[in-house]
Formats: sequence, C-alpha cells, structure tokens
Amino acid sequence: MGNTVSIKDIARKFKCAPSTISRALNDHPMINIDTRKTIQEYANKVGYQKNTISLSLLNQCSKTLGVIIPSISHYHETAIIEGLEAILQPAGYLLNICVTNESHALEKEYLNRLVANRVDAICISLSQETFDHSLNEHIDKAISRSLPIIFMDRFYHALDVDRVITDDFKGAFMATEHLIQMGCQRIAHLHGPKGITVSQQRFKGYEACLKKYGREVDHELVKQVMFSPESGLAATKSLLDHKTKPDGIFAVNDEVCFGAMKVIQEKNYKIPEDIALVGFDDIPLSAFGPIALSSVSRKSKKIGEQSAQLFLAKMNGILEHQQFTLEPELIVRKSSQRLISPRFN
Amino acid sequence: MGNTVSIKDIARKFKCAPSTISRALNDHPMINIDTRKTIQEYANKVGYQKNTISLSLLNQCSKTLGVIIPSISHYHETAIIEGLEAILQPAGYLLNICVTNESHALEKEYLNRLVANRVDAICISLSQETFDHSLNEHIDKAISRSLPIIFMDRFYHALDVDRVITDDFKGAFMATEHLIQMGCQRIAHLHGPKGITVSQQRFKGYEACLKKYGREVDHELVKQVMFSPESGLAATKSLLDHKTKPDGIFAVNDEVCFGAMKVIQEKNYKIPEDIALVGFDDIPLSAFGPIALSSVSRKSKKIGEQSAQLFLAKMNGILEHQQFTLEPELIVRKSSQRLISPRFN
DNA sequence: GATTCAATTGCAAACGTTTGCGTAATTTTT
DNA sequence: AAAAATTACGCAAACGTTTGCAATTGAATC
Repeated sequence: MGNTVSIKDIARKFKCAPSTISRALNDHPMINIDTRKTIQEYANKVGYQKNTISLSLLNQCSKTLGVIIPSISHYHETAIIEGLEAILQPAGYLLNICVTNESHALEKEYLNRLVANRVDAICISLSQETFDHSLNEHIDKAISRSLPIIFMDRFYHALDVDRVITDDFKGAFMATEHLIQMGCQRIAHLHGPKGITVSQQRFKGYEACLKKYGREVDHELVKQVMFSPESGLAATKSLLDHKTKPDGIFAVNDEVCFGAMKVIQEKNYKIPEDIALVGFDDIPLSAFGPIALSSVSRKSKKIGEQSAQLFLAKMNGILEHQQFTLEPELIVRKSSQRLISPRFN
Repeated sequence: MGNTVSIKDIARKFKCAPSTISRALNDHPMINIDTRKTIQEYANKVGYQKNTISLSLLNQCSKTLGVIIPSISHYHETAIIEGLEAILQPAGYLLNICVTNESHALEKEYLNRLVANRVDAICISLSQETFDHSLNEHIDKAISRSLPIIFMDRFYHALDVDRVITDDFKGAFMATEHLIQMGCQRIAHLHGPKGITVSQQRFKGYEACLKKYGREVDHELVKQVMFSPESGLAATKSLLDHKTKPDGIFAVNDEVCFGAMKVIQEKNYKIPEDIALVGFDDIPLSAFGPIALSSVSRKSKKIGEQSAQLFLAKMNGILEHQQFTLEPELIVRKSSQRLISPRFN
C-alpha cells in the first residue's frame, strides 16, 4: 500500500490541478490531446490504479452485489454463484459472498456488514433459523431503507418482494408422478429440514400428486432428513426396517439419494426394480453414483443468471417488484426406469 | 438508498457538529454521557448505519479480502471458502470472491478490479492459462505495489511468496504406495490437466513411489484427464481397452474416480479385486459412490483457515513471507482394500 | 484596438467519517 | 478573587475522485 500513487501525486508531479489529471486519465476532450497522452503514459508507467472506494463514496454506488447463502457445500449454491458471475462480471460488478451456515445470527450480522459496505443490492437465500423462528426484522429493516433485496429459493413470506425461485412444487409433482407411472405403489418421501420453503414445497408437490392419483400420504413413509448422504442413509435404513417397505422413494435432494442407494444395495434390494429412486438438483455426479440417478433439475445456474439480470434491471431504475419462477426439468436415468414390474406388488 | 441517514443528517437534527455525533456514536468519553445516550437512541431509531466506505477511504483499509479461484464447482474450493469464512467472519472481514474459469484474461481483469477496490489482500489460486503461458506480469505488478498476495494450491514459481499448499507429492506417493501394498502390479495414473501444479506434483509423487519400488512409469498407463467424471470415464475406458490392463488406478481427483468406477463396473471388473482405486480430495460423496472410494484428503478447509490466519498475520504487520505445507491424509475405503489377490497376476 | 470566442486549465465542493487541536464554559484549587 | 484544571464541544483537514463553474490565455473578428 505504501507505494500506491494517487491523482494528487501525479498532479504534484506535473504541477497542475488534480482535476486536470482526472480528466486526462478519463480521456476528456476538454484537455489538450498531448497533455492527455503525456499524463496517461506517466500514469501507466508508475502503475496508477483508480481508487474505486472514493468513487463509491462519491457516486453512492459500490458496483458490488452482496450474496448471502446458508451454505456453499452443494452444487446448487455454487451453480447459482456461477450464474451470478456469468452475468455480473461483464457488467463490472464484484460479489461479496457470505455463508451463514443456516445461522440467523450470522445472517443478521452479514446483512448489517453488507449494508455498512453499501453494496448496491443483496441476493439472499434465507437461513433455516430465520424460518424456524420467523426472525425477519433484519430483512424488513433492509427493505425499508430501499436497498434492493432479491430472494433466491427461500423467501419468508408471500409479500411483494423480488424473487427468483424454481417451482419446487411442480418438480416434486413431476418426480412423484413419474414414480407412479413406473408402477410404484408405496412411494416414500425423504423430507428436507422442516422450516425451509423448498422442503415444504417439495412435500406439498409429492402430497398433491398422490392425491391426484387417489392416494393418501402415509406418514410412515415420510422421513425427515438433512441435506447429506449420511442422513439419507439413516432415514432409508429405517424405512427398510419397517414392515411395509416402499417401492419408490422421492428424496429432497441427490446427496440424500446417494445415502439411500448405499443402504438399499447393502440390503440387496434392486434399484429400480425393487425400489425406484428420484432425487432433486441433478448434481454433476448424479449419473455416476451406484446407479445413475434420476433427478429433478432446478436450473441452479439459471437462478443465478436470472437474479443477476433482475439486479441489473433494478440498477437501471426498474423499481417494480418481480417474481420469476423457473420450470424444473425431470431427468430420467436408470434409478427410476423400470423395465420389469416391482417385486413387492 | 434515498433514505440513508448520515452523521451529518443527525448533526443537523441536533444542531451540533458531525464530530460530536461521531464521538457520541462511538461512545467516546469526551462526550457527555446523557448527550451520548440521546444521540445513540435517535440514531438507532432512524436506522443509522455507519458508512464503511468512507472509513475505508480514510483508513486506507477496506476490511475485505479478495479471493480469486479458477473454479467453484468442486468440494475443494468450497471447503477453502468455508475455511476462510470461519476465520475471517469473526475478524470482521468480508470476502470478494472471483471465479476465473481457468481464464487468464479474467484472472487479470479480476485482479485489477480487486486492486481498484483496495482489498486488503488477495488469496489466489492461479488459473491454468496463467501456467500454460507463464503470463504472470499481473501478479508481479500486484506484488510490487506491496499488496499481500497469498497463493493457495497453485503458485507459479518458487519465488519468495506467501503460500499455503498441501503436499500433493506426498499424498500421491502415499496413494501409490498403498496400491503397491495392496498387491497392485500395474498401477495406472489418471493425470490432471497438464499445466497445473497439483497435477504435476501428483504425477511426480506417483512416479517417485514407483521408482522406490523398482518400477518404471509405463506411459501406456498414464492418461490425461480433466477434473470431471466424464473425462475419467473416457480415460479409463481407453485404459481397459488396452491389452495390458491396470490392476490399480490412482486418479488425480475423486470426480475422475466416479467416472472410472462407472466404466469398470460396466465392463464387469471387480473393485478392488480386479482393479483397486484411489482418488484425491476426499469429497463428501466419496464414501457413497458405486464403491466406497479410497482417497487422499488434502485438508481443503484447513487450507482456507491457514490462509486466513496468514492474512491476519499480514494485517498485523508480519511482513516476512511464509510457506505452509499441509500434510495430506490417506483415507482407505473399500475401493482399494483388497482381501483376495488380484485376478491379473 | 476593442470585443468575442474558443481552447485549456484551476478552484472548490461533494461523498461520510474520524481525529488532533483549539476554545469556550464550568468547576476546582490556591 | 484569581489561577488552574476539567469538561464538553466545534473546526478543519484528511482520504481520492469527479464535475460545474470560473478564470486565464491566445487567437480571431469587427
């Protein structure tokens, strides 16, 4: 830092006003063309780099987007970040990424820090704790200072906000319907963590689909899991230990399915003949598990791209709130593609 | 933004100087205790939030760390970010995360942008293109302006720099030695992308271990891959199509192994009996693949934590360059744990 | 030769906050 | 009652950059 050179330094060197240097560096026609060139060359030589901080202060805009996410260890979140960067890098923005680990306290802390840093907007996926305890004054406060907040995936109420989500309900419906069409009679559901919108929506889609086909949700067949293979394994084990085994499982995400596949194979059931399996997220490894896994893609990267575009629209003064709901897509692979009728019928 | 309230606004309200407000909000004893309370309450009521940008300008430090990584789609990178955040969040820092997609142009662009934003330091893992063409003037320039640069994993020469890496050589050596001890005679290596340090180091470790046991590298058994399961599948297929098949494979990472396992099973070879397999990175799904995968853990989160601590040391004025080399750990699972002798002997 | 005009450049304020120093006003000490 | 000390606050500069406006210079016009 000691050797950072500023416009003032250059001005001293040339014995002229900082404003002249500023204009010269910005190629302002007001400045003599030769003067401009000379100054630009000198600035280049001494490695002058514009200080964006002073600009942020002046223009009241930091060219930075705050991103708050509950976790960064799954494909979905990293794909969102890739989508955000794909759009915002060319637009000259930087990303301040904050991971809350599903903690409400951290979410609040980070939100404050981003506001203090005057990010131009915040893209947020709420933490589980924020849901569980409806602790959302921090969000309301941020909105009330007219800082654009864009919700990704998880939003805490149906208020008039900006958001980009996937139609989880529909995705779950499609997955369940697919299992039914594959001849599954007892379709279990590995239900995600309680408070989270996506868990709830996926359960509702599952429920609605069963209802459409004249079936009821059998609560013996619904197990709650975390978003991890270990959790999926444990839950599936308890499903298999039960007297009425499932012949199909729709799980809240793919990692959970990897755990499920493990224990199903250990118990020598065949996938998909005995138990058909559909996950959610379509992670890059889904085709490379024990059995190629069928999965609902929620267009994770697209969520990032769409959020970024919504953000850019906000920056251009479009103030109306917008809601985007992306269409999920069912990717059918071996884990649910039955060629023979199920053993338990 | 319209309704952000500043110290000056509050000063107008109380008909006093901004300096008084500033001191009051910072609980400076110079200010009358009652005045302080009154001002603090008012500030709280109107939702005053300190503008950190002005502070950054004043203090010449932005409380932000720039992070430049080539990709964000693997466990390793996200774990690094988790490690960085674990240490830097409590210290009051924010992260500016930039993903280069292995592009030199983007790396350069992001580096400039971070410098312009006056981040306090940069943690960087160089892009492949930067290696391939030795395009590192941008790094030298950044270092010459005495901006602390901490290299993670990939560093471009043995210069006196700050860096935190895993001993890839040793990890590869351990993996190869393990395969030898499991009775493997023809150990193949799925070699990562050419230019990258980690690929080279892992190959060297593999090579050195073979040499230790009086063997030569058989270049028919070394295939180059990208860091993806698809690439691993293709490379393994070509290995298996060859007349002299391997009975052990050490792969540059776990994703590659997932591809390898797929094709090995399709061809009805047994893992680990016919072909034993060891990967690298120990991703969360490694135990949940087709076969529980043995893998070298490179302590990804630890790299982030150590880098963060090195950064904090720099912020505290420790100027000497430091190099940390973390010890890898071999996690043995089923994919390499042979109970019977190999079929091809 | 006075006036107008164009071409360059400088001045100063602004963004929000902190901080050393100066200065009142009040209290304590002699 | 005068001197000294304490308390509480204001002034102004600083960080780096931009920008409207004023000012200077020189040349062109009448």
